Amino acid sequence: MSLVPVTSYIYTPLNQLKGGTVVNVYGVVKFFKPPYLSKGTDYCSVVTIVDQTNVKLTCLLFSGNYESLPIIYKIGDIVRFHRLKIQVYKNEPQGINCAGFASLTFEGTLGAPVIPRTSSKGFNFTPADHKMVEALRVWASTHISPSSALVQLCDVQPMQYFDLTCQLLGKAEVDGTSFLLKVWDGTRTPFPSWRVLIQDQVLEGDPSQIQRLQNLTIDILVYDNHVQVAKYLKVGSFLRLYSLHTKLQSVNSENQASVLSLEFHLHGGTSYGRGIRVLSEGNSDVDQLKKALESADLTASLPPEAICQSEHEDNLLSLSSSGSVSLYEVERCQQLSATILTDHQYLEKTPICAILKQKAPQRHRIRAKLRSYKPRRLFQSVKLHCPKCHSLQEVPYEDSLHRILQDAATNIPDSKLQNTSLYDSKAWTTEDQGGRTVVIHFVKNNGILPLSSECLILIEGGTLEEITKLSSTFHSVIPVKSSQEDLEVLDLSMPFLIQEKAHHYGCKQCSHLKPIQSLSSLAESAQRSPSSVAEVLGIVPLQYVFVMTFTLDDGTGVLEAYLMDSDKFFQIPASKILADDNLQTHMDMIINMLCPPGIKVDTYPWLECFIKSYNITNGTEQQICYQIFDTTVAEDLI
DNA sequence: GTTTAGGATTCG
Repeated sequence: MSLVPVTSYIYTPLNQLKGGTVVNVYGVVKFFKPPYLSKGTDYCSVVTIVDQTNVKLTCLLFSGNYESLPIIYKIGDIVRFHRLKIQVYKNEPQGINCAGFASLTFEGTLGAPVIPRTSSKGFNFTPADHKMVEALRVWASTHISPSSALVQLCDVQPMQYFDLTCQLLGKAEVDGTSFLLKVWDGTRTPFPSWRVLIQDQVLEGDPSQIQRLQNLTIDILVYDNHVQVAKYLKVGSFLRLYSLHTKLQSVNSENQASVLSLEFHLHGGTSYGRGIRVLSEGNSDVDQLKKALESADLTASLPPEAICQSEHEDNLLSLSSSGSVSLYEVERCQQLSATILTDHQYLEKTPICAILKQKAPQRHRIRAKLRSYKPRRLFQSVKLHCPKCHSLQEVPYEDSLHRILQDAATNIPDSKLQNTSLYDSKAWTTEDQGGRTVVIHFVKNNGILPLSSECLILIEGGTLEEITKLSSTFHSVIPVKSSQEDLEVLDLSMPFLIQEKAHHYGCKQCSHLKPIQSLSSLAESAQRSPSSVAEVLGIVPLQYVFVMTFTLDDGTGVLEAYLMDSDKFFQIPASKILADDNLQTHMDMIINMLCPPGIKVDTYPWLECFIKSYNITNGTEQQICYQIFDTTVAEDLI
């Protein structure tokens, strides 16, 4: 007598689905919402699967019976759906369960035992099914991003969404819209958990156990639709909480010191699969959890000690001595920063909330997100800075340059100042512009005129257009006017030197102008260097800088820090950007990367910054300000 | 017998 399969099931690849059919499919879970009570009469679970055809299918599964929905624990699990109806929604195939729907779920890990999870009684499972599961595991291992490794409490950081596998130690009703869960996973958070205030008598669970494990226990508040689920959870059960949200808070304790604590929220709704699921025994993640609970470092249950940043900056590090991983160690291994420090890498990071409580001057290393920046327009952020008197001024508009040159053109060029040992001169008189005279003086090297591309010229009576044009032919242009004894540079509201498109300005306050003949003391090579020209002419050159205010947020607090940078931070010279469209585009790309428009702050990249604090006095008010320095945009981002 | 939801973080 031989056994013959009762039915032979045909499985339709996900790229061959047709609306209006009922099919059997296999797939790897790419997304899922654990079963939750819908607004109708049933439980609902949304499951998106993908197979070797790389085609996705989102399935809507409803059932009045919670157990009959697929028992999916995590992304990467493999499912088999029987009798799934295919319909078309928004021009895409969509799966929905129909009469007779049944499912099997398997772990997606390569090499794990192939044991189906299901509530179906007499399900059919053949060697062909076994092969199917293994084939999908192999395919998924190279085509699906590996199901995020188990995040333990010692790994969590502020401002994070993650799935937590844990054991329930206690629960308590807080109010109508929120419910408290006390859980542990055997590891210790890098910051102490917040403690949610409840009335003692409403806490369900073993008080002595909760007391004994208090430093390994976290408080989670679940809201709205999750309250009902939480109410019926059994203390001692193993849970997975999906899309749990962390927030680091600074709270003032009785002695006014700032205390950091980590909050855990399971917000209302089911977005991103937010929800709670009880894990069954025999699940490999439960086995792993049990091991962690057994080997938990109970000696880490030291007397409750809050971490006081304002008093002991080093206290954060004391956590690592307890055997759990410090926040810093965790972060170091996590995503790279969009900026890097050019020095001081040895310095430990300080949370912003702690920095805000400290006196100035200080230096700190922070890791934060660029919530916003000012000014929003690039050209508004470029300023001229005097390294001597530290004054900042606006870059003059072209209009004002026109006006200065127009004024200067009314000055009659003195023919006595033409053709000297320093330069050869050539004069023109315009016919149609009221007899304006333009004189160009070609500066010689050792009595010889250099090639035009290497030649410094002086110009009298030129317009901005003419100067701009000449600057593309000649190496450098100095606008001048005739004076009593010698030629002299114009008002320092005008660039003292123009090289191609670069305008070099001098500080009006710090410069003590010298006659143009002083250029004769310049060596040939120094003749074309702006700093050398400035020096012999008694000019203190101004530096182009980006001046911006960054609003930095690390989840513990928000800090406004100035950036004043010539070329180090963005690795773009502020001196060239106003005249270079490509650099402007590049700059926009960098700033949009650091502070991406249209997405949530949580998804912004991290910025590792070095900041210094300093005091400023405004009348009688003293204020602490912060400035970014020794920080640069990471090489691979530029 | 029909509806639920139709992935796309809260704002406590």
